[in-house]
Amino acid sequence: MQKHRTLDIQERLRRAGLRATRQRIEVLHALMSAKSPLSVETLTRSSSANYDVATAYRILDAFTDAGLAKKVELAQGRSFYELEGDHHHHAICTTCGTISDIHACLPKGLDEEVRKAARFSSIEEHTLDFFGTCASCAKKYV
Amino acid sequence: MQKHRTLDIQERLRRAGLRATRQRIEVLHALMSAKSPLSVETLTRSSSANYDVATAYRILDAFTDAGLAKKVELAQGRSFYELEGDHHHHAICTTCGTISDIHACLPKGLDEEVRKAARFSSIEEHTLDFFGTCASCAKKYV
DNA sequence: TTCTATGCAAATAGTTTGCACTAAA
DNA sequence: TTTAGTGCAAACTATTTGCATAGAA
Repeated sequence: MQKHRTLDIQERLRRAGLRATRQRIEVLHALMSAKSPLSVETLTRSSSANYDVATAYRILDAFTDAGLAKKVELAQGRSFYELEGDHHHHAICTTCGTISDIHACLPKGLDEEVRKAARFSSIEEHTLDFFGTCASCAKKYV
Repeated sequence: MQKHRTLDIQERLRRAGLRATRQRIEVLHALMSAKSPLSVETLTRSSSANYDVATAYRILDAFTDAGLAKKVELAQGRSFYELEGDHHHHAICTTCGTISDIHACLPKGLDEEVRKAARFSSIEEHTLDFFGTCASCAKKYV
């Protein structure tokens, strides 16, 4: 269960220039253990989590500024967060809401093509999300 | 200014199975005239618009159900809407928030590739958004 | 005339903020 | 000891809902 050692996490926080508080360690541990983006609700409602929602938002903001985490905009009116660093995309089941990480790639050069088309000075990143029905929902509702 | 005739809009509403009220005509006209997704705020604050926000939300919901419009999730805590029908993507300036429609395409077959990777039963759609700095913002902040 | 859509106000839900207190460094 | 982080409660903002009335068909 304890996939990531607390000492490593503390180290990671300090290297990011952040104080290693119990709450931050919990949040970072949760993000590191997650296989897909986590909502603030999921984060704070977890049995092991023991901190205020306001704290969660402040921590996630700090993580985002420090380049540790990243906000994912998928469902309206609810923010999800994931670790920063490993570029990937998402597949969202429109029935149950499950999000899966996808490691498919966009063709090189598309960013540049878009930059020209939009007359942008630069393109820093892109998001690519797929919406459909996951296997288990397809089984349930035939 | 009056790019789309009211009669045509009424007709379009009725064909979608919706009553043609003044408010719906206004909303549909605005969406048809827009070159990029509109926020509810933009829609209701427009000088010509004259209807309640609650009405705007109900209309946009009805339009979405009827397949006339589509909600776009780009910025957290604020919904944008655009006409349904013409598949495209967006380039968002992270400085000024301007959204441009982009008609670049994803390689065929990517949906299917992703469907397999995610073990989904089907992929109905995808969103692809690019974030960067638009030309005019790049000029301003050198 | 009938039934749906709208306006207004009140209710929600997610997120943010002020402030006194706790804890990391 | 100093300074930043946290909890709690109150404040906000976007969105939704209830209900009486207006208006489309």
